[in-house]
Amino acid sequence: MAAGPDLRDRRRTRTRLAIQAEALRLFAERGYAQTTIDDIADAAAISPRTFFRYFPTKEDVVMWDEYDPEAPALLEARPDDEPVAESFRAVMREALGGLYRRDPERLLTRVRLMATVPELRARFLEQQAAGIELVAAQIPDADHLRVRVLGHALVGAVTVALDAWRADDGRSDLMALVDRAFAALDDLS
Amino acid sequence: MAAGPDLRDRRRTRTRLAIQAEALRLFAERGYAQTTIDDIADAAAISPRTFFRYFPTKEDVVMWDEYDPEAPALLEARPDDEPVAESFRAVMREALGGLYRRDPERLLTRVRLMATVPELRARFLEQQAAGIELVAAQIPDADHLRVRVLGHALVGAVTVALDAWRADDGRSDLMALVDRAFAALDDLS
Amino acid sequence: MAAGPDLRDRRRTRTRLAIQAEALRLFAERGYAQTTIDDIADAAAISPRTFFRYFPTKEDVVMWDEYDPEAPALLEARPDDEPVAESFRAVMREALGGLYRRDPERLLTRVRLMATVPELRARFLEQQAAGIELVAAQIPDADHLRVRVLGHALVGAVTVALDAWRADDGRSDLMALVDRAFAALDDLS
Amino acid sequence: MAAGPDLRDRRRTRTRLAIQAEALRLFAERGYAQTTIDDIADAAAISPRTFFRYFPTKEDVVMWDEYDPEAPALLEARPDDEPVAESFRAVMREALGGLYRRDPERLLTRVRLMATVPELRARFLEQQAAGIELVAAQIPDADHLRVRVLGHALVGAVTVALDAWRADDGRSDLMALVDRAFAALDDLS
DNA sequence: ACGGGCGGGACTGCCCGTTGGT
DNA sequence: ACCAACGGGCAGTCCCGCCCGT
Repeated sequence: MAAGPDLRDRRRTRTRLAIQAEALRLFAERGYAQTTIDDIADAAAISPRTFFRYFPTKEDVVMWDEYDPEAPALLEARPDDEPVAESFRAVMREALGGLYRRDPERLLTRVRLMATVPELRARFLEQQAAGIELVAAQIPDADHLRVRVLGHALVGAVTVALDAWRADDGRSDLMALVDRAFAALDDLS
Repeated sequence: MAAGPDLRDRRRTRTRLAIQAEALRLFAERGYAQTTIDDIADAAAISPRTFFRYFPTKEDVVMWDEYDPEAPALLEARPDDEPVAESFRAVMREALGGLYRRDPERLLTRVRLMATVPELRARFLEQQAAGIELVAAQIPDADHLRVRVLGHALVGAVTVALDAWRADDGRSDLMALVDRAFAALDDLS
Repeated sequence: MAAGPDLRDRRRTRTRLAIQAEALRLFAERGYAQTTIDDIADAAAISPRTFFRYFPTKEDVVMWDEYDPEAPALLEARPDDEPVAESFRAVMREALGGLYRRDPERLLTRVRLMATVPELRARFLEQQAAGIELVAAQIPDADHLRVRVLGHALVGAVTVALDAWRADDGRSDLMALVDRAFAALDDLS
Repeated sequence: MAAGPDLRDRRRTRTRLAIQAEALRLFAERGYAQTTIDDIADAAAISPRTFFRYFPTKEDVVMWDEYDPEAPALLEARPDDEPVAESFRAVMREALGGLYRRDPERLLTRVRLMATVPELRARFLEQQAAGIELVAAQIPDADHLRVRVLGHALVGAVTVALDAWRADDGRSDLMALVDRAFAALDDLS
């Protein structure tokens, strides 16, 4: 077929976004647990079977965002001589900032769900932890223990910032909160 | 009444321990996903329905330990003038140390499961985060953001220590690893 | 014990009324299916097990009313030479009228539930049918088929009246509706 | 596509019939309550999960018959100038007659269950009532109260006839009983 | 790539029987 | 006798996997 792989991917992304939009709407309206996959499929005019082709689980429809897979690339783009902690902070600011600027409402809805629904909160933290491993793996012959402790502290700061933003119903500036949280890390002792 | 609430509670705890023992055995033998609730119920000689009276979900049979509810009491027992971070470290050392000394094998099995099975890993992290909130709530008029960032960093350290211990198949000394992780935090900057 | 059977019965009736009151309140607030027996027991400050001592099933808490067992007595009290249909209408007017005057709100709530929740609607109709059998059994050497057809027509009329009353949110006069429904039966052909 | 919707429907109907046959056999052998869904699924060589795809509840396996959805069509087919009561009687005779001729044994088993098992009796009456509403809805600008009273009387007559037929163990002629019951209605006054 | 059919496992709610305590 | 807690059994729902046909 003529359609290149990029084009196909783009199409898939569009569909995913459409499904996610319907799902988030329903979740906000009547709650996560009260919304079944069938409901979502109906709203998105697809078959339940197809839902699972785009999202492996119900949870993933909340977790997923379209810039997720770009994080590793962002990390590689940082100068080699930058301290690890610095690269890390920069990447997180970029990724989060992108989502924030593009559609703060959607981000807030997702963050709300991740804060409220236990399974989603759990998945969120798990994803954060996975990010740490990803980074730790890229730093050869380092004190693994040290790098990971650092990583946890950093993603922990982001988590705290997101929670504060959500508790405020998204009225405050997310990026400012992130910066304040990072700063708190510096004078931890 | 003759059967005080303590007595009843103790009985329930014994039953819970018995069910957990069978479940952990089966999980180790054939894997978490490959073991059904019915299998566990059979092995523990109870009805599947009764399983859910003791553990709300299949995950909880791994998460639960009998000293879980004691953590808040431990925290209260610390001297008032001790710095938060210090109390925190002490409590975690005590709680973990208790489980470690009492039954290192069981702890290792549980940690292994929590590291391997995604849903359990997620639950583990979620539980850690809940602990932070619990602590943060006990510290009035503080910079909430700061306290939470600190909390995340501390439990992150414990997580890293447990991971290292497990990666080593429990051969190294868990408490030493915890101390090293805490130390790494101190010269984070 | 000194307490005569009447006294005990009275006590049981009071308890039943108290439980029913809490249950109806909860049903109205959050719906029948969304209210569990445990919820009702909590609200009524009894154990779930005790609930079942007073009401055999969850449905019965809606079905029951305190004058239920008096219907046969009312029927016996009618003059012997009165036509069956006439006795029947009189008894139904008396029984319904009693409930209506004593607590129209409660009656409306119950009727609403019986109209809305399929299982309750079914139970309601079943109860009606049981009434017919009760009557039919009291009329010896009659054409059973005829008596029963008559009975169904009569209770059908009451059902229709109750439905109309409920559809009107209890604003119209129930007894007038009952009379209109009975009248409709007379010129059925 | 090759498999038209009709074809699929037909297939589903065949499966439903097969499941129902096994279920009715088991119910007759050992009783309704004593037969579990698992028993039925085993007998029909399907999974319990699949049972619920064909029948929403255990009760429905008794209630359902393959000509159920055709009733509205039958009603529409009656001449417009026919009196309501007459159309009604004709449709009921047709529908019941069809089931009766096609498989009187099955009908008898079902009727027996509906008469004996309270939940099924209740469902039966509920279904009758739903039929009335369906008819009442088709008759515009009529005295709704009147139409419904009439409807109840008519379906009541059918109920009585079915009961008599069953009490007789299906030896008498069902259609004759139905006619007698309808006749009883005519000289009700 | 989409849809449908089917299976399986987790989990919940109703309801009942039993035991043990007042 | 009354009642509370405990345990068991079954119906029913939802998520999610697999296979097949288009």
